[in-house]
Amino acid sequence: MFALVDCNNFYASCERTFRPELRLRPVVVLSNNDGCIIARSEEAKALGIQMGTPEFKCRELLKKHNVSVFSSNYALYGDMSSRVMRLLGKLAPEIEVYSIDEAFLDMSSFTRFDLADYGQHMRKTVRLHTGIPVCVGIAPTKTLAKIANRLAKKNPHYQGVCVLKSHAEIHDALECTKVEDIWGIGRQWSKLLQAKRIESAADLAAASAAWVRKHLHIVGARIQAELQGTSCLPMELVRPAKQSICTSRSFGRSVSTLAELQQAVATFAGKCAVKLRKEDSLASMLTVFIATSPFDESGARYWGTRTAALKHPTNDSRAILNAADKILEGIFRDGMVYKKAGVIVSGFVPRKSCSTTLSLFPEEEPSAYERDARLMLVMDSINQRYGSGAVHLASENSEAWKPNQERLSPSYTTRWDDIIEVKG
DNA sequence: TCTGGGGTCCTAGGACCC
DNA sequence: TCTGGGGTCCTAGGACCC
Repeated sequence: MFALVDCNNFYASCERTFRPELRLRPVVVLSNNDGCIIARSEEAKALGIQMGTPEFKCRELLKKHNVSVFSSNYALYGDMSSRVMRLLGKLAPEIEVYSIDEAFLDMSSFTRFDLADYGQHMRKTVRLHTGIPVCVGIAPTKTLAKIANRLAKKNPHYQGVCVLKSHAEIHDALECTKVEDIWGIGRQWSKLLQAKRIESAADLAAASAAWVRKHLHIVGARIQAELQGTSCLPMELVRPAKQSICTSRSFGRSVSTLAELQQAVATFAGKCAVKLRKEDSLASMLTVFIATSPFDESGARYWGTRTAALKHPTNDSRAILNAADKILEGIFRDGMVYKKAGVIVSGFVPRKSCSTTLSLFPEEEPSAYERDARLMLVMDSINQRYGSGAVHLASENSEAWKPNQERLSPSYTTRWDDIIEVKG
C-alpha cells in the first residue's frame, strides 16, 4: 500500500500559518512577476477564482471580496516544505518526496494498523508541528493513492483521509473519477479518450489494452495497469540527479535592444552556473532562448533558441556567460519586442570524473582548472555569507532582472532581518 | 497596461556503425 | 529483377507533472 500525503492549498496555507487573522479568509498567491494566480484558499476557490487566471483579469473580484493577495515567497514555501517532509519521514519507513507539497509513503508494512486511523495520526502530527493542513490517500498503487487523495480533499465526509482497499471501494472511486482527473492524463490525452467514449477512470481501466498501448504509449499502459491495481511505479527513495537546469524569466516590461538582452541572459547564465556548482556537476551543453509575447497579437512573433556544446564541460560562470553571449548574438533579431528569455545548462558530467587527472609535476602551479574552481568557490562562499549578488561578474545585474514581487510576505523562517521586522 | 517557472519521459526519424 | 540484420546516438517534438 502507498500513501500520498498532499498539503492543502500549500502556498496559501504557508502564508496563513504566519497570519492567523487570515484564517477563514480568502487568500491567493501569485506566480512570479505577480502574473497569475497559482494557489487559492478554499474561500478563494468558493469565490470562483480559477487556477492560472491572470491577476489583472480578476482584480475587481479580488478587491470586492477583500481577498489577501501575496507574491510567491519560495524561501518560505521551501522551508515549510522541508519541515513537513521531515515529519512525514518519521511516520513511515520510506518516503518519496514527490514535489514541494506532496510525498508518497510506503505503507506496505502497516498490515496490522487501521490505515484510516494512521492517516488521521499523520494529519494531526503535521498540523500540530507546522500548521499546514494535509490530506491522505491510501491505496495499492501510486495512481490509485492519487485518486484516493483527491477524494479525501473533495468529500468532507472522509475527514481528510481516504483508504481504497477492497475491490468495491476501488471500483466506486474509479467510477466517480473523470479521465482528466487521473494523474498522468493531461489535456490532449483527455480529448483523445473522450472522443473514444472513455470518460471515467473505470472506463480507462476497462479499455482495450492494445488500444491504450498504441495511442497512449507505454506511459498510458502503466496508468491503466495501476488503475487495475497492478503497481508499476515504485517508490523512488533518492532524488535522481538533475539532467538540466533552467533559469528563465518573463520581463515585467518590453525589451528590444541586444544590450538589454545581453545583460538579462548574462544574469540568468550566472544563476545557472551557481545552481550547477550546488549540484556539483559540470555542463557540456548550453541553450539560450529569447521570445516575444505569445499573447500579443499585434507585433511580430519570434521564438529564438539555440543549443551549443561548451568547449569543455564546465561550471565556471565566466565560461558559461561567454558562451551564452555568443549564442544570444546568433539568435537575436532586431525589431522584436522581447518578453522572455532563458538559459538552460545540460549534458551533465560529475565533477569528480573530470578533475582527477593527476599532474605529473605536482609542485607546479595549480592547473587552470583548479585555479578556476577555487575562484568560483571563493565567489560562492562570499555570496553565501554576505548575500547572493555580493560579488558577481560585471555583465550580470540581478537587481535589474529580478521579477516584480510587490506583495511579498516576510521570509519568516529563513531570514533574521525579516523576523525582526515582524517583531517591530 | 497587465498572462510563471522549472522539470521529466517517450517516440520517431535520421545518421552512422559493423 | 534482385537490395540484410542488428545496433547506437542524437535531435526535435509532443506529452506530461508540480
